[in-house]
Amino acid sequence: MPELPEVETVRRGLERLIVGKTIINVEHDWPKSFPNAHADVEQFLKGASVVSVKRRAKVLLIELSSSYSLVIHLKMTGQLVFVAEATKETRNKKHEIRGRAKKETATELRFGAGHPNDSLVGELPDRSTRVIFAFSDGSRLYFNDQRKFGWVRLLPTLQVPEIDFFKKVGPEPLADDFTSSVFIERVRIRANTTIKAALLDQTVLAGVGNIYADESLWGARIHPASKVKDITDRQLATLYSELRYVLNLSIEKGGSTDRNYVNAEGKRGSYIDFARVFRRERLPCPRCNTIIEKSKVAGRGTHVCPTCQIR
DNA sequence: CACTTGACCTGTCCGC
DNA sequence: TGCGGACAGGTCAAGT
Repeated sequence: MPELPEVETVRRGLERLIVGKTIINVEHDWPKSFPNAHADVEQFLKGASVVSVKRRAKVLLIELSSSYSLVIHLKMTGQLVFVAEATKETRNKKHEIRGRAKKETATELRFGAGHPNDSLVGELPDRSTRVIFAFSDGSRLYFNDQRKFGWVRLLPTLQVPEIDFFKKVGPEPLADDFTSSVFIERVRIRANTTIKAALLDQTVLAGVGNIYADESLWGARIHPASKVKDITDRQLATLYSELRYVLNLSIEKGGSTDRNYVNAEGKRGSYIDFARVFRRERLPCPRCNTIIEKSKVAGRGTHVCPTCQIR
């Protein structure tokens, strides 16, 4: 789920909440979520403190004092939620649940019982919790991921730029030097595909996903299924402005919560309330009142105003 | 090579 | 109420 604005929102929250804290322990239930958790964890994670929290594309980089970094991708359903400390009430409730002869899930066995009525941001850990980082002051950072697509890796900070994804990922669309002409040049790398596929291609540019592809294309009145080679430079220049507009607006609104996304404090973002086409199928286009249609482009659910957005 | 499609997972919703 | 199928914000590997 999380695209650039959501990951940036989490980054800003974590920067405020965990920089300077010391990690004293880590628990993880699903090997794929934290594939290289072994000897390095003992030596370079436990006892290390958080130096900075950065973002590149949709990836979070938590730099540690040990010269290692935690590299985290939330993929579709990942969350990073900081909890200052377990309340007395929480501990009692957990004890109560554990005390009963309640059927426990595998996660509950590993992490201790979660609350049975967890809402979007309920008591943690819950059954989607994959990794727990414990800090020396009693606070914790939970990596939750319902679909298990996301991952956390511990790497030497100097090796981070060498991972395959970073070697081929495109430029940051909100960087000062990402001009309209750079955008046009990048998008035209994929001349023979659809504009939506080009925007979603992380090697073309970084951080755009399904929401902001649809929203920016609506803003620029370009049909997502249009071939890049059939789109004029003038149209692409408009798309550039619209893309930067929706990304900045969404960061201002704390991102989009369509299903699972929450920020570092477990709170929803509100961009979806400002969306013009995304998830608005069968509703009127805010520009021309035509009913918005949903179809499939580039293998993804795609929202279009059939009047404003001509192929 | 350029581009498209499935797979990775769990959960939810919708129609029968 | 149950059950099968489609679908969900991302990225790879495998296919055409």
